[in-house]
Parts: sequence; structure tokens; C-alpha cells
Amino acid sequence: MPELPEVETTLRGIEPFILNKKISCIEVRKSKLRWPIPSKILEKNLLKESFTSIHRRGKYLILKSKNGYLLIHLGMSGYLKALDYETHIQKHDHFDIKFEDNSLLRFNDQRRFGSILWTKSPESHPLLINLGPEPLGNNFSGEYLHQASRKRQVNIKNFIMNSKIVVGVGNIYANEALFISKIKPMKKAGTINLSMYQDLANSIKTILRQAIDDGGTTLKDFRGADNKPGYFKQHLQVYGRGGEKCLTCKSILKDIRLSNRSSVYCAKCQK
DNA sequence: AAAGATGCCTGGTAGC
DNA sequence: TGCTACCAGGCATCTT
Repeated sequence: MPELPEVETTLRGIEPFILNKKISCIEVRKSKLRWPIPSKILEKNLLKESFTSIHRRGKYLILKSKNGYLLIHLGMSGYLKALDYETHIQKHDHFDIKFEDNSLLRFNDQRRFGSILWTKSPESHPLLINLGPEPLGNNFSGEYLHQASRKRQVNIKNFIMNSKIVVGVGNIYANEALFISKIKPMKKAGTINLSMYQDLANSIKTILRQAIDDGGTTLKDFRGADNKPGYFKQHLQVYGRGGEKCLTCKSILKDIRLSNRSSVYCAKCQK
């Protein structure tokens, strides 16, 4: 499941290959993603135009063109490939944008939870307008989390996974960040003090930056046949390790479910 | 009204 | 071999 670091890696990977190239063809092989791909609108607005810049907001990629913006969300299993030439279609290759030089941007999504949308103004788009701050931005801090969590009954793990609070913290990094900052995932958000929130905010920033840095290694070969940026499972200390030993204290890691999401933690290290 | 809980979408995989 | 259960992110919808 692409998390924020994978989306950022994807952005950096495709950026050199898609900007300022005239779009010659849009091909939709499977329209039915989370929402239908608006094929007609894309053709009307993008053909003969080009992307002039690309940004990320949370896990959304925003590709700017003269007439508006293409919004791409990778969902759980989506990825983008920048291809030199038209290559044969692989399973779940649902969508192509072809450029005049015969290069391609291709979207593959096995589970089809991703989305390809069009908007004239991303800042007022319903999917983006209520998003919280970027975790790597200056508006995200321990002070912010502390202030936003007062009187909240929800557990801290769901709190930081709530995109209205902060974007881009998925299940993997929520588990990891709580372990690093020694906070139990089920602790109520409203009961956590400022100092703990400062630790937590720092942990989130550190782990996301680290994953983005690691993703950089996949970038040099981004253009090619199989360019799924790898998922950065290299430093995971708790996610997927339920029943195994805590790397700090050797006690057995617990694996519980919070709001139907697996949550792994160390009962001894996390308070 | 705002916060929290639940359901849904899909397809690969594990278990039997 | 075929089936059922499970899992994942995040939005929609329901309940409190």
C-alpha cells in the first residue's frame, strides 16, 4: 500500500519524464476505479496540452496543465510507470497518457481503490479541502497535535491516521511512530501531554523522511518496465512483527486490532 | 454539530 | 480443486 513516502518517490520518479511534453493520446482500458475515470473530460482538457508542474498533497498527486489539474490517488495497490516507448500491456494496466515523443505515463492498480480525477481548482476540491497539515511541513508539530487532541476520546493511533488531523500517516507508519515515541496505540488522544506529542511529531517526521530518502535509491531506474517503487520495509520495528520479539526489550510484541486495523506494539516499552 | 463507528470497494492469498 | 475468510486505505454513511 503506497504511503506518503511511496507517493513522494513516485512524484520524483515521473517528474522528469512527463513535464512540458505535448499529450497525444489518452487511453482508458478500465474506467472503473474508486470512481469512474472521466475520460471525455480528460480528452477535452488534456489533448494537445502538457503538464507544467506536479505536486503532492497528502497521498494525492496533482498534475497541473493549462486547463486544470489531473488528480491521481494510488489507493492501496496503484503505481505509475514512466515508459520510454509503448510497451505491451500488463495485467491491471488501466490507464495511459501518451506523449508526442511516444513516451507514456501508465497507471496500474490491481485492487482499483485508486482514482484518476479532474479538477479546475484543487484547493477547493471536496477530497482535498478538509485535509490536515502535511506531516513534513512547518504547520505540523507536537504543539499542533496537542492542541487538536484536547477532549478527544479516540485512540492515538486512529487520531494520527485521521487525514483531517494530519495527512499521509497510514497504518505502517502509525505503528512505527508510536513505537519509537513509546506510546501505546490504544491510549486516548486527549490524555497525552505536550512533551509526548512533541516526541510523536518528531518520530513521524523522522520516519517519513527516512523512508523518502530510502526511496531515492529506486529513482535512478524509475523509467523502465517494472518501476513500482519498492515499499520501504527495511527499518520496520513493529509492523508485521506481531508475536516476535521487541527489538528493544525482547518481550513478545502484541498484535491487536483497533478499528479493524492491525496494531502491533510492545506492552513493556510503550506506555 | 461534531465525533466516533461501521461498511464498502477489490482481488490475491491462506487455510481447509 | 474450489470455497470462504481475511486484509488493506480512505471515503460515505450512520449513530451518538
